[in-house]
Amino acid sequence: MSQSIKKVGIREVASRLGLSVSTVSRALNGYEDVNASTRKRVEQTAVEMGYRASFAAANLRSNQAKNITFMVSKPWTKFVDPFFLSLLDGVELVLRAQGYDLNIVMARDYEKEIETIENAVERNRCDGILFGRTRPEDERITFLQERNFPFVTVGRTEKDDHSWVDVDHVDIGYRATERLIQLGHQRIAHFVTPLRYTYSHHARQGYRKALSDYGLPHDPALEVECYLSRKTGGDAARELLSLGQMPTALYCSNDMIALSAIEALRRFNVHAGKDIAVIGSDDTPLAAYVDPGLTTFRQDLDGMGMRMGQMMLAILSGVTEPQQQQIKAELIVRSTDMPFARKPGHEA
Amino acid sequence: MSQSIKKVGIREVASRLGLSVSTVSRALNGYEDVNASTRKRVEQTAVEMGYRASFAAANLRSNQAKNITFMVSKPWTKFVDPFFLSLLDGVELVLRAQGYDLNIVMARDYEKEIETIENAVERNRCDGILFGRTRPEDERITFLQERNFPFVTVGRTEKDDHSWVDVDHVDIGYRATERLIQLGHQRIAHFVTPLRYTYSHHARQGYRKALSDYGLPHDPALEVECYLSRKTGGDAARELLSLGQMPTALYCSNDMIALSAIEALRRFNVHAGKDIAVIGSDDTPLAAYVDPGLTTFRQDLDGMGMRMGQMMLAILSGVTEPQQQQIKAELIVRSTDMPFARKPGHEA
DNA sequence: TTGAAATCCAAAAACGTTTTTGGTTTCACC
DNA sequence: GGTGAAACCAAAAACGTTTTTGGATTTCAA
Repeated sequence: MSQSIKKVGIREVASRLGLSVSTVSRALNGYEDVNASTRKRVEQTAVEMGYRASFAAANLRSNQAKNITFMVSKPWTKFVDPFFLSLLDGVELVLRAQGYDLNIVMARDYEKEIETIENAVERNRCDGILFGRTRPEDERITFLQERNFPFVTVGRTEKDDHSWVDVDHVDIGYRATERLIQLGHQRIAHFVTPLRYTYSHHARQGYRKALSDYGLPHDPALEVECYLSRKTGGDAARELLSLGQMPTALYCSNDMIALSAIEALRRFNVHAGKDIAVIGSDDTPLAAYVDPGLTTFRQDLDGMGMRMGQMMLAILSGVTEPQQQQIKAELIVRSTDMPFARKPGHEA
Repeated sequence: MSQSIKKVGIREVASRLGLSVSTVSRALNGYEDVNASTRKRVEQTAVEMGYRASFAAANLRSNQAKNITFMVSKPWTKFVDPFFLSLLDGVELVLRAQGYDLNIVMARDYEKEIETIENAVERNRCDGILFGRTRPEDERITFLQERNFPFVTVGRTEKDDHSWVDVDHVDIGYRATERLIQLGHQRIAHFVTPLRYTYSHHARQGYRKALSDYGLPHDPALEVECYLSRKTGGDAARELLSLGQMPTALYCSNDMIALSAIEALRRFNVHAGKDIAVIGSDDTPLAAYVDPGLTTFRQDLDGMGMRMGQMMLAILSGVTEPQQQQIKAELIVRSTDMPFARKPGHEA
C-alpha cells in the first residue's frame, strides 16, 4: 500500500549517471548530438531503473501526444461491427511501428461526435484523429479542417478535399446488380443502408448505373432505405411483400440487412437462393455461417487499415495534400444467389 | 493553415474576467471557496471563449488522467467478440457520468499485455485499468497489485483477492449439462474454451459436477479443449467422430465453438437438434441467426459493464477492499437441443 | 600553435495547468 | 468598536518533462 514503488524520474536517472537531465532526455529521444557510448549508458540505466517518461509532462512540453484516436460512434458499435475491428488491427500495426499508440473512444450518439472530437483535439489528447461513417456533408470534417488538425476518414464526403480510405461501393453496387442481371433477373430490389452516410449513396449509384446500362427500368418502389436498428432488412422485406410485387432478386448494401431480410422472407416461405436471389456487401462473419451461405463482397480491411495508418503518419510528417485511396472488394459467391427461373406457380 | 485558431488558455480567461488564474481554475474545478456568481461568470466566459484545459497540463499537475483504460488483447479482438463491445457500453456509460473517459488499447499479443499495462500505468496515462480473460495465475494482476494501481477485471483468478465482475460459468456449465441429462442424454461431450483462462475451468467444473450429481460417468475423451483460431469446434468434432463413439449431446463453453462444431458435423450428416443436441454459452449474435438456432445462455453484459464501471469508481474514491460480483446467465432455448432418441440405425 | 568547427553536455526556461499559501474582506457576535 | 471566523481571491510554487541557449572540450586544418 504505502509500500508503493517509488517513481523514478528523469532526474534520478541523470544523477545516477552523473549526467544532466537534458542529456538524458536527448539521449532517450534520439537526438544526434549525444555520444553513442553516452547514449548507450543512458538507455541501459533507464531500463535498469525502470524509468518511464511521464506521459503528461512529455506531452505538455513537446506538444505531441504520440497517439492517435479512433472515434467510433455508439450506434455503430451497437451492432457489432467486424468492419471496425479488423480495420483497427491494420491501423494499429502501422502506427505502433512508428511509436504511436492507437486508442479508441466512443461517442455516445451523433450529437456527441463533434463534442468528442473537440475534446480530443482542443485538449491536445492526440496528434491525429480517425473515424468512419462519413456523411456527404460532415461537420466533423469541417471542424477539423478549420483547426488544421490531422485526420483521416474511412469514407468520403461531397467535397472530398481530405484524406480518406474507402471501399469502392459504387463498384460493389454495380457488380452486384450486374451479376443479378446476368443471372437473368429483371426485378431487382435494393435495400439501402442509411442515406445519411456517403457510402450508401455510392452503393445506390452503382445499382442504378447497372440497371440503366443494361436497359432495365428503375423502379423507386424497389429501393428501400433500411436502418441498422429499426426498419432493418426484415421490415423492408415485409414491406415489399405487402406491395404484392416481389422482386426476384435483392441487393443489400450491408450483410446484416440482407440476413435479416432473408430471415423474414423465410417465414413467408420465400427462400433465398431458391425463390429470391440475394447479394450482400461486406462479408460479415455471419455470412459464411448461415445456411444458405450469403453471396457477398469481401473487403481487405486489414490492408485498408494499414493504408489509413500510413496516411496519418504522412500527415504527421508534413504531407499536406489530401491522400485518397479506394479499394475494390472481392465477390464471394456462396448460395443465396441463383439464376432467375420462372416460378411454376406464377405461370398459371 | 497558419490561420489556425489561437489556443485560449486559462490565463486569457482569467485576464478577460479580471480574475486570477487560480480563481478561474478553482471555479472550473468545482471548489467550494468561490462565490457562486463568480463561478457562473467564469463558467460562462470559459465556454464563450472556447476554453478547454490542456489535458497534459492538468494531468501533470493533478496527477490524475480522468480516464480509464480498457485493455484488450489482440487474439481476443481477432475473433470479433460481441462480448467485449456490449460490456464496454456499460462501462463507458457509468464512467462518463463521473467525468471519466474510457479508452481502449490493444495489446498485440500475450507477451505485450504486461508491457501495455506498464506503459499505461507507469506513464500515468490513466487512473485505472480494466481487462478481461483472466487466467488462474495472472501476472497482470500481480503487477498491478504490487504498485497498488486501480483495476477491475472481468473474470477471476486462483487467489481472487481483487475486484472483478464475472459471469457464473460454473452455473452455466452445470445447467447446460443438467438440461442435456434431463433431456435423456447420457453421453455428453464438453468442448472447453482454452484452459489458459479461468472461466474455462469454471465451465468444466460445472459440467463435471452435473455429471457426477446425476451419476453419469465422466469420460475424459469427451472433454476436448478448443482454441479460438486453430482447433476450433470443427476440429474437435471431427476428432470425436473419428473416435467412433459419438456423444449424443454437446455442451460448448463458447458459441463460436458450438457453431463451428455444428457446421463440421453437418458435413458428416450429423445434424444438430436432430442427431446431436448442442448447447452453447454466450448467445453470440450469430446464435439467433443460424438455422437451427443455437440454444445458449444470455449474459447481461451491459449490466456487468456498468457494475464494472461502478467498481472502478469506488476504488478511485478510496474503497480498498475487493468488490466482486458474479452474475447468472439466462438460458435461451432455441432449436439445437432436443430429447435423446435412440437412433433407428444404431438399433440394428 | 592557433583558430574554427564540431562535438558533447549543463543550466535554465518553458509547457499550462492545479495546488498551496496566505492575504484581504465581510460579517456575526460579544 | 473589536475580534475571530468564514468567505473569497491573488501570487507563487509545483508537476516532470523537452527545448533552447550557450559553455566547455575536442578535433582538425592551417
